[in-house]
Amino acid sequence: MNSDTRWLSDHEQQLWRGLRELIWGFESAMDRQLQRDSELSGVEYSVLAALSEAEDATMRARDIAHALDWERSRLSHLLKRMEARGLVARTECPTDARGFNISMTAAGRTAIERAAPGHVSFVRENVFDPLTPAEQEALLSAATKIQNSLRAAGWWERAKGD
Amino acid sequence: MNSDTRWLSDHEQQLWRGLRELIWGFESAMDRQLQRDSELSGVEYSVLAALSEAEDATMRARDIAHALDWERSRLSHLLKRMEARGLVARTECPTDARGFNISMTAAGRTAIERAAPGHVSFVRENVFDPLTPAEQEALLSAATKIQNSLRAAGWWERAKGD
DNA sequence: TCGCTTTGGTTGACACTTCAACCTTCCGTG
DNA sequence: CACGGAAGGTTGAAGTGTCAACCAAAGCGA
Repeated sequence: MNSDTRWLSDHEQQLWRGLRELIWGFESAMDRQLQRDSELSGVEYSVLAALSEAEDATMRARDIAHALDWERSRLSHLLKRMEARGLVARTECPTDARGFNISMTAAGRTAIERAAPGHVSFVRENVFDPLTPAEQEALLSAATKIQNSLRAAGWWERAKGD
Repeated sequence: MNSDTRWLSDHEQQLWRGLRELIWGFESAMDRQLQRDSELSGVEYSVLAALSEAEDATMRARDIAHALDWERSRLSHLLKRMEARGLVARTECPTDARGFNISMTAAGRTAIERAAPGHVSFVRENVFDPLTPAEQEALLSAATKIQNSLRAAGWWERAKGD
């Protein structure tokens, strides 16, 4: 933080650049694929994917938010749009009058079932196929270590509100 | 794409999940750090960093856009805001009447010089320190291969309009 | 030089995320 | 029970990104 900052060497800059490009580019590439091959955005896909793994395709809103590590308001806005498009339905929660149960509609299931094959192929072709099993392990290991470091330093969690 | 999709195995899902979390979480962690330790957002930092490496701290707008791989309009909007905040200045381009030269102001330089040490420390502590040199190489190699695959499949470039 | 295409850049509408404020309900404690 | 805080969710405003339309200048071939 002070004047004796250890700047990055050329070689380190190269790694940093590669990683940054991947991080910035991968998500938008994925979004492009989804948007082209289906009528779902990446975030909508995430929500439907979470729902599809749940009992009865139904989840409490807060559990979705927690599973995706999202802010409550972000989810709330998105659910409103998705409800308007008929992808999910909202019912009151019998055990907690504050909460809501969000469930996937038939249209929602149709949409994700149509999107899933292309999405999975995208991931397989661009993450698994280009890497050997050993490289895959190395990638997972590195990603995990970086994430752990961020967690330990307190950078992973949001400031405070949610 | 068709019915014989090769779905992901449990183990593959684990890798995919880890990678996704890193991709989604890293950028926001970085933004949090910048926002906390400086008065710059991540994108503003990128622009100033690009400028600071240029001759005279001045670049054509299109060159910035190209260096960051951004859309023209995104850059245009951001520059308008940054100009309003006094971080950059805009002058007409002598050799091309359509273009503009964007240069970093004194305030812009102050801002990035204040932000840089913390940012570099963040990268060093969370990317380099947690990984052995071999792991760093493996990460770069994997990132490069994934990126190449995306490029080859045409997912890297934006649709058409820039 | 004329006309056509490309390039550089801006703009406005719309989509999405964040932030702070707010309301209601739940829960623990005195 | 009462009350004070925590949890679940919504809302509106502001910030940021995308998309398509647009304009002016540049480049280029006939």
